[in-house]
Amino acid sequence: MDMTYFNEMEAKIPQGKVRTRFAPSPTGYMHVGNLRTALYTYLIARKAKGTFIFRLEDTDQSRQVEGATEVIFKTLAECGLVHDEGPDIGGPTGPYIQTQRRDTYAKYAELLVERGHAYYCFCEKSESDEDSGNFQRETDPCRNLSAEEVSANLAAGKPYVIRQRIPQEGTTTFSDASFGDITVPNDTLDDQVLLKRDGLPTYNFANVIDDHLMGITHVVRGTEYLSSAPKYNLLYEGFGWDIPTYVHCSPVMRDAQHKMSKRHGDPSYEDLKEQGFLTEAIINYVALLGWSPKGENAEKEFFTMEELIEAFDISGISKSPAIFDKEKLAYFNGEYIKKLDPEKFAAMAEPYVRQAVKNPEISAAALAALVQQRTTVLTDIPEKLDFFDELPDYDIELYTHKKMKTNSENSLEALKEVLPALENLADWNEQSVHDALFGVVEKMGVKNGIVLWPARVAVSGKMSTPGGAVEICAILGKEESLRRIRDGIERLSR
RNA sequence: GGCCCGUUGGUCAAGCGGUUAAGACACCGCCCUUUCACGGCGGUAACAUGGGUUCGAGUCCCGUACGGGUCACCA
Repeated sequence: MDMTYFNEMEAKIPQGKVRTRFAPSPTGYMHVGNLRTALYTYLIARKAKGTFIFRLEDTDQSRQVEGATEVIFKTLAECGLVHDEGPDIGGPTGPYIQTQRRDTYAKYAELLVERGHAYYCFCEKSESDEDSGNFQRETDPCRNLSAEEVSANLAAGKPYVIRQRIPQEGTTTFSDASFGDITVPNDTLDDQVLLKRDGLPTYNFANVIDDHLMGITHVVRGTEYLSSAPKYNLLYEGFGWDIPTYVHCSPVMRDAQHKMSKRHGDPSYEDLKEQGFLTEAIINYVALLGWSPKGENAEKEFFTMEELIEAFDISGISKSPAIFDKEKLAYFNGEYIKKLDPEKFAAMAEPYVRQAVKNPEISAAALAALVQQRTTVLTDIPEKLDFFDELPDYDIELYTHKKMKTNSENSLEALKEVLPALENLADWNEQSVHDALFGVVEKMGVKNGIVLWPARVAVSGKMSTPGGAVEICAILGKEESLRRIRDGIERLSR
């Protein structure tokens, strides 16, 4: 066999650097598990000052999903998981789309046949799925075809697949960075198809070829591939190649027995964004879902991407599945929002603020300031502010508050004092309103709540609001505030 | 069913032969407070199970149970 092609391919493989790859198939969306895998893959590369590669695994022609690739790219970009090589930017080991590497796989499959670790199989493809699962290598007529028979079949143009020739006896051991050594009996492995009838490789084969030719040093993937890993080893050994480090990650679960899935409506990255979660919070939460930092970072909760790169270590990856907990994500989100620069938050919150408050007289920034410390997800914002545009039709029961020691009688009294105090204000701002209201408190010689609770209820018509009477009045403006207080007095007087 | 993997509070998890078994979310209580939040303090709550090994086991070994993965010309 002429080896020049293979020698040329081998010569292109970068040496001596950590190289990892994220290799999705364009069949779905970026669910949280995918995102986590991509993140870990990225972190391993960056931590080692290595290279992060994007490869598209599109060998299943029947399962392509329109637009899936774009969603994946967009998600990675937004999350800051920028790749150094990939279909969009090229690189030394391209192409990075598997359907564009078709010839390579076929050549390597033939090489493996030549080396005795694979064989042509001319068996008819079974129509029913049940049958295709029943392949028995002991009885497969093609496994031991003579070279002459193979050539004859090939010459006759008989369709074929190429299958891996797995030893019938003995065991195979492979090593995983988080699961350790795993040994399996060879007779439980099957002669998997390497090259399909359509000439395209199967996932398992394409992976091995590409990972090798792209110089991948750490293969990060889900545990659903754990049981095919021994076959990978046999493939690497068959070619005489170095075996990369495997890092298998347990799945992100929806509940104790189900993986997150689109089918069950579990959120993708984009869905989470839509639900009001911040990218940084999502990344931070996802990083900690199935991985925990060690050493000085052991109790650290909040990580920037840079800090993650610094702290990440394969040994901290958990072996057991982790259930996705949106409540905890919400906690992270809230913390990120609280720490946000107020201007940044105002910009981010504006669309949500404006969903509830259309009145252009009211400053969106002021409202944003009111809710920033009380927001966990952006989508909570509108319902917190809905009373600004219009006073809800509330029940005077709201004026009765046990802890504040208020009831409809003393509330009415208080409001009757509040009204003139505010009417007389020349300047209308937080400070002046504050002074006026506390002036009433002093004048009446009561506890703050006796005045401030009814005032807040009157101007908001709600049981609870972001901010108190002072903040709300300041934003509402004099005219509207007074109108609402008169309205309150009227309600209480009926 | 065969093979493989996993199992610490409701959830995420630390722990890698000797600990009062961390921490976080959630939950509960108290404090702060003009509401709700925020913040502070405190609390409830866990080593699946049975055998070994050992002076000593959440940590090591074996079995069992439960859960998951895989056994495709899908990835």
